[in-house]
Amino acid sequence: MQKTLHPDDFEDDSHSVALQLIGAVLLVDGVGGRIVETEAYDREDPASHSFGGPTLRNQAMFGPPGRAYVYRSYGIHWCLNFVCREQGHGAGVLIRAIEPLHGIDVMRERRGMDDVRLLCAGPGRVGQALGITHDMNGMRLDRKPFKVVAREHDVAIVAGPRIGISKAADVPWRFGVRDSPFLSRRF
DNA sequence: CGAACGATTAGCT
DNA sequence: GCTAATCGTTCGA
Repeated sequence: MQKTLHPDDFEDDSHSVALQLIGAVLLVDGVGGRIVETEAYDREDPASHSFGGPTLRNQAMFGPPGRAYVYRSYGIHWCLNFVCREQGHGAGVLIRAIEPLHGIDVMRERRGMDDVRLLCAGPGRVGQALGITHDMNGMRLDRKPFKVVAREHDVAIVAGPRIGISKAADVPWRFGVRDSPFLSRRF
């Protein structure tokens, strides 16, 4: 029995949501797979875009939960977050890696490579493989083009420090499926 | 208005 | 392991 996640399912804090999302299936226009790596960000978190309050870029993080927050990374990549916690809080979960399951040929085309392990192993790669664009910023995750299906089976989850940040680099707010070959890095 | 800086990746050593 | 690529956001003058 599949359960499609609803905005109500994103009202918890970002750490709980990040944990819940491991093993969930994410599809964008039918293309995607199983989420194997996430990171939590929060308003009181110096490494978060929402630290310091709302700005033009991060406004989606301060909107209602269960929406997408899409931002441009290093002027090159589009990265996808799920907004969570109560409206106005500025919390979100970064989708860092996916195990490709559906539309693999489409992802290969978009990424310009064949190796399935590298199609979605990293936030920028996920954005490119799933065709994430800035106009998806703020869109509901329970409506087209998105589909998020809750985890159906237990998985072994590991936690560790987040990647690529300089502030609050010590807290273990990165989560992943233990020993998955599709992680952006091993834990 | 100018300048520094990324929640990254690919490619080369 | 190291670094260039590349540009929007943010912050200080």
